[in-house]
Amino acid sequence: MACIPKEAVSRMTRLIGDADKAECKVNKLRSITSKLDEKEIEVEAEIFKALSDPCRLKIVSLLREGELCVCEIMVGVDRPQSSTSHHLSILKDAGLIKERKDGRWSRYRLSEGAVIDMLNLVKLMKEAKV
Amino acid sequence: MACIPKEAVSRMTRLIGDADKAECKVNKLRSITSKLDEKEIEVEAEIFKALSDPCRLKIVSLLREGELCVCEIMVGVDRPQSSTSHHLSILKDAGLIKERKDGRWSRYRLSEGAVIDMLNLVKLMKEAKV
DNA sequence: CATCCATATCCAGTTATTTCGATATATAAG
DNA sequence: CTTATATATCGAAATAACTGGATATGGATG
Repeated sequence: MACIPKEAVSRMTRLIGDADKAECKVNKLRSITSKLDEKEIEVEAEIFKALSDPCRLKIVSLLREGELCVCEIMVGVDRPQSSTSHHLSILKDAGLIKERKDGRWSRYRLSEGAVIDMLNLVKLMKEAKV
Repeated sequence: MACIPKEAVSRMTRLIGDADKAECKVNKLRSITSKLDEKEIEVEAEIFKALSDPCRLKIVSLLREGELCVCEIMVGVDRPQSSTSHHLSILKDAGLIKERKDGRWSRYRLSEGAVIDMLNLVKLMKEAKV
């Protein structure tokens, strides 16, 4: 336990008024998060993190036009080579783009799976339907 | 210019073979990113960043069940109060959740706009359709 | 095999993020 | 108005991420 759950549970009892109902709610809340697959969540977080940088979002926009090699992407995002390469590797590690070696050139394209992954992630939020 | 574009452009000329075609491609690539709204991209990046943390993804899962107050979320994610509160403020700043003050309690829920925003962001990737 | 070149990787400096205890704020209740 | 309580904010330490120059790698070319 990372927090002091006793403290939080007593707050919940005050909030709800009834100790039994509070206990029940505690169990319910914990069952929600304990059912989540920790590994899965980390993969999802990694995908979102890959998209959490302006430069990388620009790269994704560029790749919507089709396959491009690093020197072309450098021009598009106006960044030095090492920086561009670094961002590409983050997108690749997250599975959002694919690399194809072509002689001394590396050509990158959006990965087909990326779209599906993103839609799956967002489906969760859509179902929440506030 | 952040990079040395002359270097990248000469690489592109070698890649493409024809100097005029390379020049044309440079212009095309630059027009793609220059058409992007810098502010808009930062907002998108902020939304993705808000979702790039396992604890915050758990909070989103919890809130799919409906409105919860901080002490309940603490229990759900098993984190101390200050940490939970901090993550909630990041999600709130990104517009993904809404806060409602209720006496000394703060109740949080998923924001309706969040789903739409996420779908818009993902639409871009979907259109890429590799 | 020597050289050139495109890209990846390394490294160091800087900045941002996470974490959690301590404190501040604000509401409620006595 | 004093106390208790729920949450936000602060502060400082630890960790992670970004940046860009320098170097390594590996393919191409002569």
